[in-house]
Amino acid sequence: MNSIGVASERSGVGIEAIRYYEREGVVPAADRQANGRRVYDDAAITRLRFVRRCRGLGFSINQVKTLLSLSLSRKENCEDVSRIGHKHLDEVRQKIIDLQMLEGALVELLTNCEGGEARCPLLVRLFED
Amino acid sequence: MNSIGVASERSGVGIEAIRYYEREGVVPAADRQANGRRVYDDAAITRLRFVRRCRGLGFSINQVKTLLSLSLSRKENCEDVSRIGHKHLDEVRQKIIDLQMLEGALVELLTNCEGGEARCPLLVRLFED
DNA sequence: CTTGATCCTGTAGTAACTACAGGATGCATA
DNA sequence: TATGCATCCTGTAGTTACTACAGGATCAAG
Repeated sequence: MNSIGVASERSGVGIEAIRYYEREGVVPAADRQANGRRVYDDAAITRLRFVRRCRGLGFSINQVKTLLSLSLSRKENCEDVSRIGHKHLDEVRQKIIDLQMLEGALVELLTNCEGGEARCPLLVRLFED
Repeated sequence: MNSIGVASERSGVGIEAIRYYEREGVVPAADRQANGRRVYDDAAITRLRFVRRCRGLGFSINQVKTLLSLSLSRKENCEDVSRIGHKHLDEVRQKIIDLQMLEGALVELLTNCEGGEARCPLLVRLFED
């Protein structure tokens, strides 16, 4: 079992952010030792890492909550899971497309740049109509 | 030339966010008509769209500023552009990897779910050590 | 038994918007 | 030409998602 400091280090989520996620119900409240200190097992740390990754990919806290709840749903609300899951899948795929365009543009920029060319492709051109 | 309302609609950036980006120097101040109203050309709208996409991909306002400035740099600071560009390229590629993992997990979740299986793969397992 | 690191709660500050309020201006329509 | 409704302006206040203390308890090494 890990202290909040170790959980922070291993998940990449700041200590204060971990406590914030607990307050906001993004993750379940951590168990406490007799002295009142929080303890985290590997699953809890993985969950924190999941939250961090999702936030870094531009999902809101509410979306992360939804994603976390998706796999906890039971058979009964499978239709809901399907509908919500597909919506998020669409969004994930659009983000991948956007990132791949950005990747391509950055590669071109760096190739030109390192080839000694003064003219750089404008990144903003990326998202023309 | 477009009004701020049209620019908002075409870029997907809210009117108040557009004015906020101007105040913060994320985008250059828009030209004004004689009556004081802002006007936006296609390039300005594309730039706003670029900001929105990047923000949606989890980049901070400062990172977006940096990305916008990358292609405006001159030959002299090509080394800087290269260094900064590579750092961002790494981050873009990591985000793509994360999103592809999330995509795969969502597809699996939905396949099981729609196949009538009660057991759903845990999305949080995604980011185990 | 001290001392420095780590934890606790609680509050205040910051980043990036978002939502008014109050007033001017534009533009279609009677 | 009048009117009325949409859109714009500036400015301030509120929200989300943290981040940074303050002040105090607790742990663990020496």
